[in-house]
Amino acid sequence: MVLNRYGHFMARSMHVRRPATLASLAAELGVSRTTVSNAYNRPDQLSPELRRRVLETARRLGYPGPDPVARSLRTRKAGAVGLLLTENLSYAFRDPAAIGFLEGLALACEDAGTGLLLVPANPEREDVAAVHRAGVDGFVVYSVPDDDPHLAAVLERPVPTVVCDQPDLGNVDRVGIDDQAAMHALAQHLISLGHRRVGVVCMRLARDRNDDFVVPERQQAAHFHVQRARLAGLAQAFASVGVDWETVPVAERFDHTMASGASAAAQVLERDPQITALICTSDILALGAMAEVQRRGLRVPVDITVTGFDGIREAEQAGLTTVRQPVLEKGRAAGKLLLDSAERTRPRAVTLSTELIHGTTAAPPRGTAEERWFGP
Amino acid sequence: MVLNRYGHFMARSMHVRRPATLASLAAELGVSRTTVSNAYNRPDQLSPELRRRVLETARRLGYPGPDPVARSLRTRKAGAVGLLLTENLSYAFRDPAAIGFLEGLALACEDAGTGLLLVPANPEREDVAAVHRAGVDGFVVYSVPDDDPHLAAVLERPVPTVVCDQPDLGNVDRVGIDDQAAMHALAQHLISLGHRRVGVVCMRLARDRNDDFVVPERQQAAHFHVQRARLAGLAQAFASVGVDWETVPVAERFDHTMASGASAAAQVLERDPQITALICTSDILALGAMAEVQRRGLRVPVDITVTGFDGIREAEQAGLTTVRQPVLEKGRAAGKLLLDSAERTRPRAVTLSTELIHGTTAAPPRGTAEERWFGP
DNA sequence: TTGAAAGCGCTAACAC
DNA sequence: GTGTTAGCGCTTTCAA
Repeated sequence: MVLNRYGHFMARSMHVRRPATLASLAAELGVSRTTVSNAYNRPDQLSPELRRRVLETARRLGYPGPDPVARSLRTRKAGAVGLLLTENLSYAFRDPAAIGFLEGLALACEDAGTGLLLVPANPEREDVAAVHRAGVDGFVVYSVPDDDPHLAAVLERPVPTVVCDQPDLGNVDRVGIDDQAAMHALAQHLISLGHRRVGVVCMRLARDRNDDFVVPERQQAAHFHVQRARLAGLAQAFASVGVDWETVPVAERFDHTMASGASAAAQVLERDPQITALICTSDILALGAMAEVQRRGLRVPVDITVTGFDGIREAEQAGLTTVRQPVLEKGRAAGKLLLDSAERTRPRAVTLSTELIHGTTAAPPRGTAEERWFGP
Repeated sequence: MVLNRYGHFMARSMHVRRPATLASLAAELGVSRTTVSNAYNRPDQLSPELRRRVLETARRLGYPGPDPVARSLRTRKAGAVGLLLTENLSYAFRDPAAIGFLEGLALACEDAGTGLLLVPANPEREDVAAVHRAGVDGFVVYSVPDDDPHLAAVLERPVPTVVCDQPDLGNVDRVGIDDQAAMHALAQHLISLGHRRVGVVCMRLARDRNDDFVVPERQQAAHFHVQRARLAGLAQAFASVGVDWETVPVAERFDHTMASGASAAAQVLERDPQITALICTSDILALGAMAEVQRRGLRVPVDITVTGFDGIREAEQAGLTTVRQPVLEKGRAAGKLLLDSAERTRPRAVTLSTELIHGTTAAPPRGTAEERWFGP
């Protein structure tokens, strides 16, 4: 053990602890700090011979090159963008849609040679320190509730920000899809198949846990823009064919898992066993709902129609009727937007298109007029 | 448009551009910088009343709180760990095993309130600048070849490092599994089933692309520790029952995809149609191999045995006989190791255990003695 | 081609 | 409870 210059113990056997700095190296070489700096950052600014000497002495002294943090302070560039997620950081690696988004964002960062910092913004705690601590040149905010304190903290930071799946927040760029229109189209499809009596399973609408039915006020006041918009699309479509939306059972689940989808489906089916379609606001929930429906001996789509939203691979494999949204493109667009936020003067918005996927889980309800005329 | 103090144009309509600093705020208030700093970092060090005044003035001046980079420089803490991957950053989000690792690592970071910086270390370029630029308190290195220049650059940085799936690198912590023993156990299983004539499909062994058979020297010189160890486990097991390993076809693929697994399987089967088992060094490759085998009209496991490695969910669903390794635990262990690398003085190594999964894709070869006695 | 000077914005001793 | 002093390690005009 030896003492470093701060008087702390340091272990010889571990990594050398930054013994040298650019200044000490300059002193050792008898040149100015500028010269050493140039040796690393502007090779053309000094003779090859001198540069060689600098680099060699650096190696000898164990100088690891300019300190990135000091450099960042000086240049006012961190070389990284921060990603703020609504969920626990680790959740992002469990949700296929989030993974796709991350992949796209990572692609954009990679192209720009920029790092991607996952900010540990635990939504349980109100502690936004992590946002304040993040040394980044900008933020991407992925699907957080509009009243999230972390989001507020990000918006206070003097760096460009791109929000994803958010309503217009004023001064920031955003990228997303038209959730309301997409869900409206899906609803129209079901309506044209003959469905009028339906049930809905949705993701969490706010930061508080409500694993239960949703009253209309809660639907409209939902803090998750995406969920609010999708429900609005449904409500609008069904209301336009005379369905009283207030009577439609909408079950909310806080956790975004197949198990949640299953339990919500059960809850809806118990409230109204007569429904002919179960509309879920995500594929994960829909896959869980399908499992539950089948567990009850109902056949999909003969006895009941089940639909999802997102278009994840698992849904495709299951033949789910759903809306596909370009999650990877969303991530990439967010990254691109952020990374060339150079000269713009006013916020931009990118809206990506979606596609209605006609799977095998939607069919006309049993006992439609058609069936009654022509037989089941 | 207005001019900021650097004389650059800035857009009024976009985010405010750091007009205030801690110092300017202090000046405005007529207090010292320490006091302002304390208002943010040590609330107990000043009167509530003064603190309130400070914070309020901050809001009024649009001061976003202490600059994270400057703080990092001063405190010598970045509040983030860097992750170095062998692949394109985005690849990490496509490989289930890598995703599991990331999830575990993210969990550990979250627990510690630390950020996770994905370093854009494109393996194509030799450019290690991204490693130099990363403002982090430590690195986790996930499965890179032992001659990767990025790895070398990381090891030169004066911060603690944890390597994953690497041989002993000297002064750094590491976490991994016993790939050789695990593969040896799988091989023993196949041997006990009666397999003697086998083919192998493996992932890339070095940084150069070799989508072809592997000569023994290349196997032993493989720069990817994991692949080298797995092949060694196989070679050892089969050699011990008299199989001449040099005659065993081993097909290597650079890209880690199902398509690669399929094409490698085809290559092996063409070289030696008599093999009774196709051993793959990853589940992804094995799933591709199964597809190819079935495409050729061979039944698994009746006509041919196929095995994988990793134990990803998709493999489980396919009933693959494989080795399950705790990828999430690996990530978490790496994070933990790094984050409490406080007082240790010599490198630690964590070896996690694996489990042989007896799926439905391995069976005795057709025409074993047993079958000849009792009928197929 | 090289060097001197001037900070980047902040925190931590220590003194008052 | 508050202020003074002294850097953290670097880059960047500008001048020699």
